Amino acid sequence: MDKSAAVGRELSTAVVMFHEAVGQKLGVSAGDQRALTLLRGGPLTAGALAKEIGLTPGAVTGMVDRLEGAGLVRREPDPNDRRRVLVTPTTPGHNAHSNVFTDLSAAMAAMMTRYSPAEQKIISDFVDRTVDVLKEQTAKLTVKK
Amino acid sequence: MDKSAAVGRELSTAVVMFHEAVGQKLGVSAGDQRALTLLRGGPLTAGALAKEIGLTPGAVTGMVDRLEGAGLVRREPDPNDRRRVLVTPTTPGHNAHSNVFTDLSAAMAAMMTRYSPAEQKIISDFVDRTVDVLKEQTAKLTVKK
DNA sequence: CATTTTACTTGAGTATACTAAACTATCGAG
DNA sequence: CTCGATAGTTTAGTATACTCAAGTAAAATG
Repeated sequence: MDKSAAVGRELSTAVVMFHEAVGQKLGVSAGDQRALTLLRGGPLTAGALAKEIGLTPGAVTGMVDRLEGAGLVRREPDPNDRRRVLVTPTTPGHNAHSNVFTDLSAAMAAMMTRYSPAEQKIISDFVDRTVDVLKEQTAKLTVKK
Repeated sequence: MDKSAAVGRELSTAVVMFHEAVGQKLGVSAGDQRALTLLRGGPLTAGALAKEIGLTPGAVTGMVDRLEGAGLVRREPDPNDRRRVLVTPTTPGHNAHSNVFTDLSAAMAAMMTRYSPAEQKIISDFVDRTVDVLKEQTAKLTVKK
């Protein structure tokens, strides 16, 4: 049965296309979006960001400049270490990037009302497992380089 | 309830990270991957590819050069019109890009065995609807520019 | 304190992928 | 068969985002 494979490809294509559209709309490159995604977990120092993304510190400075210029993040001093710069996403209310994803979330939530609580539980379980599989496969790719 | 939102973001992040890992592993840029994705539907002429991706013909020539160099596509003459070049993905057996997605599909299929046929039906339905939502949101973004 | 290390920025040089426009080959219409 | 239109390539110029190395400021070490 190859149906699940086809469906999976369709889903991943749709997700990637959505991200591309978001990036184009906001004038933010794919790489910059990756940084935004990481920052959704909370503020990071410029150095931590560099390590996560695999760029040199100099490149990160430029990237944060761009994101700051687009109003998507702020630079804030680290109160505990004045050498550091904390890169923090701007508040959701003023952050177009978050807003786009909020729209998506709303549409998804509306769609989910079609399902009974029991069905929603199955779906949620499935999504969790899918995320695990994707992370696993991603790890396999990055390690085996 | 914001659970579905968080779950959706996690899923989209996981998908995007996977694609990035694939690209890095194969030495193929995100844009080039988009072309590969389009070509999974079958061969396209260079011009059609240009229109789909929104690039100039010259840019597509370079892109196809790269993909051909990586062994992911072939240029073939169109028998009906010798001006045209059909860009065709190489056979799955020799196509590392497809293989990566095959691995993912296999893992997904294995994971799906956890669910009963009835549950699988619900999940499949959900994925279909999710794809629709994503396409809808993508369209909204690209139009409203 | 003086010295070394760490965090980030700056600036010069470079690689990549794009556009625009000229060029070649082929097709289709009159 | 000739002429304009179409498909793709080529070339020159450009924008972008990167690396590497030097520079500045602050913290940690001894």
